[in-house]
Amino acid sequence: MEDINTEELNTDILLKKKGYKITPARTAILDIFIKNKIPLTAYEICKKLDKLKTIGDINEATVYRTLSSFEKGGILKKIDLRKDRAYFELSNDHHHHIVCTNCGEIEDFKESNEMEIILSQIVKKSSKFKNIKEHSLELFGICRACN
Amino acid sequence: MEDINTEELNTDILLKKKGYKITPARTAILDIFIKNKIPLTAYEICKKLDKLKTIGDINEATVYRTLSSFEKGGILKKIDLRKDRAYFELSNDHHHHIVCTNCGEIEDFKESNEMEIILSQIVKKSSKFKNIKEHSLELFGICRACN
DNA sequence: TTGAATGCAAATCGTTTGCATCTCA
DNA sequence: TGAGATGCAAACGATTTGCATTCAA
Repeated sequence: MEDINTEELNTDILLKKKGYKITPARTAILDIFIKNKIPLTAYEICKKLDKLKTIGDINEATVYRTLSSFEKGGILKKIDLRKDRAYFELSNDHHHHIVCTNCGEIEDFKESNEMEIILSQIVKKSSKFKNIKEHSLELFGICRACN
Repeated sequence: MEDINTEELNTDILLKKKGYKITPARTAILDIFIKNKIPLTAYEICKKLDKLKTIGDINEATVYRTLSSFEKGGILKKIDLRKDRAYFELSNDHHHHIVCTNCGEIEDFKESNEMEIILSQIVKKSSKFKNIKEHSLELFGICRACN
């Protein structure tokens, strides 16, 4: 999968690069992810789209379709934060999350280099897999503010 | 949380120990988890219950309520395997999973000891959390059989 | 021009809930 | 006996889908 550098690319160039038709919905949704560096749900995207005066209403179904299409195209990553909805974030910056099970606060963290070694050891011991493509790693606890 | 040794305990003793009323539904559901050492969905539990001649029909709502109650009581753990349903397994044996994104095959693995060190380093760097309670770690790839 | 993208409304599906009834302790 | 457990059906809520219309290329 090609590298995505969302810092330098604008939305339309990125979309074109990935082979997407450029539409107002796609541009706006991608833009939201680039500007908000936090995991977002379909619902949150909808709310943010509603507030944008620069764009007409975008249907919820379109948001879902776009998120899923972006995920398939490798632009977004779906993550499970043990909440009732699916969260998405840009897939360019590999990191994981610590989630407060009380208030929902989310903090990012970078994986240490040893993690790669640990994962490769796990796979080496596996009988059914000879390699892996992805992994989830999310931490859960009560944040300082809630404690 | 108290240790659960499902190898030595029978279902009713375990239930009593945890303060649950002993009912046919609870006994049967817990028994299924003890006998099937794999993650199971509510739907799969229902199917297995249907096949049991030793017990009358148990309603789907009861299964959901029981799973959620067992989770709250620390008997079961809910896990996310990036499928459309929630999976549950006994919480006594700490391990994680490698999931084939093609056929759904699941392999367990034990976490290495270094993982604990890595996690504590992550928390040490955190500004919002001073400790964590749980973490998810699931690996995803294509298994040998699908490759 | 044309296949893909969108809007709208209805459908889907896992899960939850209200309420009457039953059952374990 | 009484609080908690269950069955049943309806509700719920996130997500998906069919279809007619619109639009980017």
